[in-house]
Amino acid sequence: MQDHLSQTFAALADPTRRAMLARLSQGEASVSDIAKPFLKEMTLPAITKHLKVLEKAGLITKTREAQWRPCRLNGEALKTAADWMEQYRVFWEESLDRLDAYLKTVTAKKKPKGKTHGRKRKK
Amino acid sequence: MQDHLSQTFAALADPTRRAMLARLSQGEASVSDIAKPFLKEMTLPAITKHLKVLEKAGLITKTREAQWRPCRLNGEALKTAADWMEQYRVFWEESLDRLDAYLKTVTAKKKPKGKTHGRKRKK
DNA sequence: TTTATATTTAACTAATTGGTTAATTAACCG
DNA sequence: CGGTTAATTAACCAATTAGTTAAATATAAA
Repeated sequence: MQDHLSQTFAALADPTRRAMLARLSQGEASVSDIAKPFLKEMTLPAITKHLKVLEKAGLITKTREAQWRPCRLNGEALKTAADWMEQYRVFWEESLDRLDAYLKTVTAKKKPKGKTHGRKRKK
Repeated sequence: MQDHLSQTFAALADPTRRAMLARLSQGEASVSDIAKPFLKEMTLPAITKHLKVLEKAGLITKTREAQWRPCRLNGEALKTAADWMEQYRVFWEESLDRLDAYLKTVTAKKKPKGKTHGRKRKK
């Protein structure tokens, strides 16, 4: 995986991993704590791998406590992703203006669909 | 790809596709318009595929205009992802509190690292 | 030292992804 | 019609991903 942002989004593109983050948002948990809800669906090595993906993306940190590996959520990494999204906020908040504009073009053109209406020539 | 949110994050986990969204944030563009900056790095069919990924994730919509396929950004899909992130905002905004708490535990335990300190037994 | 618990690593596999080239479809233009 | 531009589809391939089972490592406890 090339850049950091791609790595973060890729890590988030899996429901198991998002559920793990949700669990960690309630507080620190060991690998087996985190694993418990998923052990009907997958084995422990699969869990380890998911956690590794989250760790490499910087979304969690793993420490050592005897034979346990307590994991914690790391908000910072999520912030980078959130910051990227922020630039598009206007595109989902403008919905009313956009709908308005759209309706205007529709009623204006009426779009008969089989006609030549010579738009957008070459450049 | 299972759920919608995973599909959206997966679509965002690629710098080419994010660049395409950036381009579309400046306004509608045809496939070849969008392709232009990438044609040194990849071929047109690759572009088509990337656009298909974005389209399936609902991030863009493609229409028909003569032999062109104008694409537009669809803010809605980004909103679902942004809404998901929103629940974690507290984890990157609390940084000061968290640092404070962390420093407190560090100074309290002093952590000599070779010692038995019998924490976290079974349950 | 043996045993038990927690977690990881290794080796393998099936499915998906991101790209390619070559051929095909769609729509316009002279 | 025949040619040109725009875009997609098909067939293929290499790399990555998400899972598996079996073996290994780390730490504590008896």
